[in-house]
Amino acid sequence: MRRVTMADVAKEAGVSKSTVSQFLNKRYEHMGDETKEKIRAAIEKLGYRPNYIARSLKQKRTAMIGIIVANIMHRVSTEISRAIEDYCHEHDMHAIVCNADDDPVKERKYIEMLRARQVDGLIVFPTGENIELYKQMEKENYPIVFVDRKIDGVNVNTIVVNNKEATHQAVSHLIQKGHRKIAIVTPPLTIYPRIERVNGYKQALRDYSIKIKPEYMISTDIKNILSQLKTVFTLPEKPTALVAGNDLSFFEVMTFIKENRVCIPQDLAIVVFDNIPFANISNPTITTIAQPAYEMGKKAAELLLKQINKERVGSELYTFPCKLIIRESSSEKNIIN
Amino acid sequence: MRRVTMADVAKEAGVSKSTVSQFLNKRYEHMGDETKEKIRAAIEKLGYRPNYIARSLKQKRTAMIGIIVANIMHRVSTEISRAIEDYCHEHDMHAIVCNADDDPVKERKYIEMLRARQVDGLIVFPTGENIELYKQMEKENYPIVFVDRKIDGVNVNTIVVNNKEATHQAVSHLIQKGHRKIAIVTPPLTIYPRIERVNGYKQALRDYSIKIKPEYMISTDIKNILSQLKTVFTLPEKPTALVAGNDLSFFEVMTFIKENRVCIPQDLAIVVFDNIPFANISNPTITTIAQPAYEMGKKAAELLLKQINKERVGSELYTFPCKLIIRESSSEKNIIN
DNA sequence: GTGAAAGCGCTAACAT
DNA sequence: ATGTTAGCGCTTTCAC
Repeated sequence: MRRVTMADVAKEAGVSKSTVSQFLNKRYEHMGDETKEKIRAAIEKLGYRPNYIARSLKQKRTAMIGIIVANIMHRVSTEISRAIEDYCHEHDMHAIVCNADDDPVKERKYIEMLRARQVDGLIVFPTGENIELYKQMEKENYPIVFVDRKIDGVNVNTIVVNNKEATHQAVSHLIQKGHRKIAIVTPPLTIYPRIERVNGYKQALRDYSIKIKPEYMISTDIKNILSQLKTVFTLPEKPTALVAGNDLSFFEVMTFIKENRVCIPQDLAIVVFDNIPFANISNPTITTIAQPAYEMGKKAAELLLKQINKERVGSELYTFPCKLIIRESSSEKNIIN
Repeated sequence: MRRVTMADVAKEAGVSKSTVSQFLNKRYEHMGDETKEKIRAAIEKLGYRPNYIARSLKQKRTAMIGIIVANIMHRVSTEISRAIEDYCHEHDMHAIVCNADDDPVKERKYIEMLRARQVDGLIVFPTGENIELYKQMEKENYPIVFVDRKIDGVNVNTIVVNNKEATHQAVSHLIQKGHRKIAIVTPPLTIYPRIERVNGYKQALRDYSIKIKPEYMISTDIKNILSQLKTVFTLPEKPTALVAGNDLSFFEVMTFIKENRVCIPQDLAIVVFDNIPFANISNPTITTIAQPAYEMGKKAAELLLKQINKERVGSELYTFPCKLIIRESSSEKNIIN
């Protein structure tokens, strides 16, 4: 039972392949109604399904894009990916998502893999370590958009959030609520967004003339966070508020809180930089700095498709504002547990 | 600047296309060392990247599979998809994920789309409404695996969980803790797993000779759940325990709880059928019936790849057991809030 | 050991 | 209004 091809349809309908091709591509300008009907019937009878691979080979476009996420464990990455996929589907494109797992080697492998598959463009949450590869794509004018991290020296459209300002705003809010001893917990300061978040934190303290205490600043691998938290909370001056630099750090903080029976928010106020699902319906009540994932993803996809369609190129930096979502338990005490 | 093709490499290296092809496919059995080196150098010099689309056309395989998820809003669907993708990547395959959004029309569209793209096989969380299409694929012997829902009359390898038994176990547990007034909330009973969950609930009540009260059983569209919950909780005999049939129902329940200041678990014990992220670190403390998403995804992928490689076919039903994860707050009172 | 040639299923000039 | 033809970039017999 051989695969049904366009030639079979053509023969069945008594026309040529090109006519069938016209039909399939809905170019029926000069096509007889009966011809149309014959082709339609032949397709139906044979159960013909077009082969997009063959078409792609000829047309040199696959209607697929690749998304390379630095680390899919971050909630916001999956949210942005989803937004990109949705936008793509609306425009008859498909997306292949790959997880670089914060590994530049994997990132490179996936970029090459996806390009070998002839994806029409790439949206990358860059690890930042493959500068030469990025530059090469830029030089080739290959359609690409960066998300989450700006890479210096690579001129590519880039989507980021206002990490510094948003953190500044959140810390200022804590200070205005009376907090003076504010800790911050992040993964290692190896990438730009994390550095900016810490910078925003420091700036806010400075603006209120509060001394920056290095012992309140934890920046270490996820697996070490728990032990360092223990150290901080045995200091004579325990923090009364804490900023988690991203969701993964937050989970460590939560584990610490649960294990050590810290009361939220009486003993400790918490602000998290990242989208925490169900933060609004769950306790402890935590304030979050939400990234506009949907808008970011949509913009990234939009820019990429424009590049693919040669409508524009450019290499601008698009900075999206985060939203501080303040949740304070106030009157909710003793409702839950 | 034309794209570099294999012919260019061949010319540059002073060999023929077929030799280059051999080289790329690592078939160097009878290949001179100097030939190898010449080709390697030419590839490097020209920056050649193979075109997998052309290869796919010739080989009639794309090393891609499609995943069609009934509704990506369910946490467990994304977990299973992730597991499938991981398994695929380990086997040099890629996956394209599509969200049917519980819409049979979209499901059909995606199935046809993915097959036109020549994916080597499909993993489908079936809506259940495209029986003819499923049967056709079965007849064509097209590699396919169903996940989450068994479709009667379609003989395809299928991965499900023990919905009925797991719910039975959870409800039994509630009864053993002294509950007699147990409600259940699910989306409409249109698909098999939901029906089975309700059946497990009923069976458990029967086993303990507890009367089944229709007024405790809410099965309605997500958007109506809230209002029906209000009705239930104004009954003279309020439930003391509640089973949420899936994660989306649970979120509605949580909203209700928050709005109406119901105390968990004093006023109401809650069990959720589904994987709720952070259930372990968050309050209120809820018991969950966890589906083994990783194992399910892995098995689905494994079965599909075997079909693709013609190692086996079969159309078995694989039932995975869920795990009841009991979380009771006990001594944790007043630690949080 | 390496090359020549045919062909995968489709599209797009160009002819008619 | 439809047909002819020449590829797209690769793999794969089968010769040499």
